[in-house]
Amino acid sequence: MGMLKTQKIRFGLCCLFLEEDIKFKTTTFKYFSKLDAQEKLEKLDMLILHNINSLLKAIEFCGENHIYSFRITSTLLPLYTHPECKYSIEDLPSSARIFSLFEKCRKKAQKNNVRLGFHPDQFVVLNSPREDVVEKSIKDLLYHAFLAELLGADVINIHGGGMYGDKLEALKRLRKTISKLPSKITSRLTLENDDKCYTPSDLLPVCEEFSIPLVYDVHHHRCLKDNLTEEEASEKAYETWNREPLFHISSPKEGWEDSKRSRHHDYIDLEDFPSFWKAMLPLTVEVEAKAKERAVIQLCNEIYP
DNA sequence: AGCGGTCAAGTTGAT
DNA sequence: ATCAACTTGACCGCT
Repeated sequence: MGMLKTQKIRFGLCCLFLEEDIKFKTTTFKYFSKLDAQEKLEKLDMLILHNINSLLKAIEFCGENHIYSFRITSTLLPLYTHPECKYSIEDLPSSARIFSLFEKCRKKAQKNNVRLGFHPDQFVVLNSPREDVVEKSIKDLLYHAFLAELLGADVINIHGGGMYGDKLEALKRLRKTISKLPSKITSRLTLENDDKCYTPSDLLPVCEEFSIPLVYDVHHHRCLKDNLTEEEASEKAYETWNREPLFHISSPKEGWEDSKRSRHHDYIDLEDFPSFWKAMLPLTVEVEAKAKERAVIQLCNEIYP
């Protein structure tokens, strides 16, 4: 006689904490360059040990607070992709301990049912006309794939890129670059509609062609509309997933009329949450809000009182 | 301890 | 022309 398990949306936290004392450290290349070889390795060792211990705490906190998805900061390994700062974890004094902590994080996330993902930053642009930019972007994605493999993360989410005055040409370049990516990347890569260039309608054909899931961001869709309603876009995005779909929610800081409406508010206004998502299960919804874990917990309590 | 200037990288749109 | 915004202020050096 099993109790019927009520299925709920999996709410996700992005990268940082507001009140909880869990922090991630980084450094700057300029400061780092001033150190000698020995100091460099010690500095990286210290930062990375700190960061992976923080990640472990983050996964524990999420599991204990019904936050079943966590986006990991891209600077978990500081300066790892900097062109003039090549290092491997194997070079570090604590490399064995670091690898064992990665494994610990992966197991803890699995045990606590915390889904892990990445959102590489704005410098990853697969459709730039500049070859060097595309090349660096692919290197950055390989770095994320390396981390994702170690941690058991199934999402590396990016935007379509820029338009360069010719959206169709830019989309062609996006297709061309994606077609050349290794499966290490494409097995986790997702595309997200943004607030300035690419709508769900623009990206869905690319997603379908390459079996790349679409992360539907309803806030961005409200900033940059296409021919699809929120329901239609949600359903079409949902169908691109071969695993649990992932959507984004956020509220505008200064209201929908403001020209700066794409800025994020501290919390999610329940009015902004598409209520029909509650029937689209299973589903992960990442909460993009300045109040971080407080905002996720508040939204979860409002949706499932 | 507190605070201001600075930080690798791309692209867009507001001012 | 400059600059904020983007998933996110954090860090260092000076007072």
